[in-house]
Amino acid sequence: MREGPDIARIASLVGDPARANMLNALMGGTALTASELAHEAGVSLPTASSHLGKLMEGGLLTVASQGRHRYYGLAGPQVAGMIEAITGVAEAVGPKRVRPGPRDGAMRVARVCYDHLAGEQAVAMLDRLVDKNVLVRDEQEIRLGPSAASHFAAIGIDVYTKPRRPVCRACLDWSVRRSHLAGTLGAAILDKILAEKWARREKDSRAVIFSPPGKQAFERVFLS
Amino acid sequence: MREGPDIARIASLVGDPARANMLNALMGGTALTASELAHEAGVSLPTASSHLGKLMEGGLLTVASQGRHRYYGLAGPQVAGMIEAITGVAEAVGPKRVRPGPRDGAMRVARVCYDHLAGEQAVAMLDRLVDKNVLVRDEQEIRLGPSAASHFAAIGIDVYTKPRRPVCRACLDWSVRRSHLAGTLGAAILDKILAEKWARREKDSRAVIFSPPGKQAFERVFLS
DNA sequence: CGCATAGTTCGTTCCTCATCGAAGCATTCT
DNA sequence: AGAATGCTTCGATGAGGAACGAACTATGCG
Repeated sequence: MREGPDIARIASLVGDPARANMLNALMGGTALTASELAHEAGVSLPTASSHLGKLMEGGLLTVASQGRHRYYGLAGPQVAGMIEAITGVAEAVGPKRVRPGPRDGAMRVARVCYDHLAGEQAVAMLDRLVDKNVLVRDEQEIRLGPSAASHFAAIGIDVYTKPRRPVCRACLDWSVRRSHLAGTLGAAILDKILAEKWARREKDSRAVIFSPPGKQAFERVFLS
Repeated sequence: MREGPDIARIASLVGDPARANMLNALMGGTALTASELAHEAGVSLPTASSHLGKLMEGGLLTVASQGRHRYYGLAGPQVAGMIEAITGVAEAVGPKRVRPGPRDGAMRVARVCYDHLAGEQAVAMLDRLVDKNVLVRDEQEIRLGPSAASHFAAIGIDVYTKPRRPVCRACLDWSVRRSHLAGTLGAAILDKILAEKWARREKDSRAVIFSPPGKQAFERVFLS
């Protein structure tokens, strides 16, 4: 009967399948319109609107009106982290290993996790960066190694303009069950991958598809 | 309409107030009986039993039968981490700053967070350990400093018998909004505090109450 | 100005699920 | 053995809330 913060309220917001699908879709990091989210969740527009209202009221979402469109996005990294934590538990307890369909396959290889890269490619990249001593891993944590600044500067990423978020953070990959790189550095790397057109976002999915030359370039820079 | 792991299923388990209260109570780290959890959640025994069945089926709880008692506990650190993540969001979005009652006050000072110490005391302790360079903090992450082994050996804690869990982890404190020390080291320190009888667990609460001499001893060892 | 598109609000229907009392097992105490 | 305690199962009740169609508001296009 004790009362801390109202955890049930937040959890029940995520606990509805339609809302969970919406939040999952927004884990892609890009804001989406109400119609897109309705389609994503498989419900009618009015229903979606109602759900979005509740998520807004619960503080999990932000909205930006542009003309007649309303773009909904996750309220912040803390919310994204919560979703990831829940996803991790769901993955761990639910051995629902049923169908690793084609789209699922692409998701396993590389996908967007809020603002950084996840999947096998991302895990391999982190492993390699640790091997090369560019990053240093202490158990579950990651920090910059001595050569980090020069290494990332060479590919146009500045690791020393530090905003409020940590530069590197470990994020547990739900498909590989090992850590990949999150934080501002992880976000910067994903930005570069997309900016260089090494890979493109799969439409309506978190999957990230590398082009053959893009994959080569990525491997040369991060996996060599 | 995409399908990853069934996040809604897990979230909806936490999304019921009665179940949320039970999980919250179990964040104290000690296993509780069905009756205790029923009282904790403010529901009848049959209702509690039903909830416990669902939490078990969802894989969030483990149970140990001892005679006619059944002790329920959290299924593991991953589940505890998820609860903390949800609590963090709930705390952040819910400015329900209403009544910091007496018990709440004690909770802010020191409480148990699954298996380690949280609250103002815990945050102060981590700060001091970082100041003394016993631990090193990189942004949100924590690792052992050079003097860590000898420092903790002197007070009877071995940091080098490493189990599967990380030795030190940062855990965001929902009351202070800054990190405290989790991981096996955090757990070992809480064990010592209770073993030395510097503090006792408040009955039916996560609060940890230091005795006056215990507080002195704690401050001498960890805050000096 | 109309017409089309994007979203929200309203009212209704329907179903899930939380709840409790009573009864049923299991274990321990005397 | 009988009684008491701890917990689960069963059945009935009731409320919250998810869903959609229809109507309403707002923005953009011709």
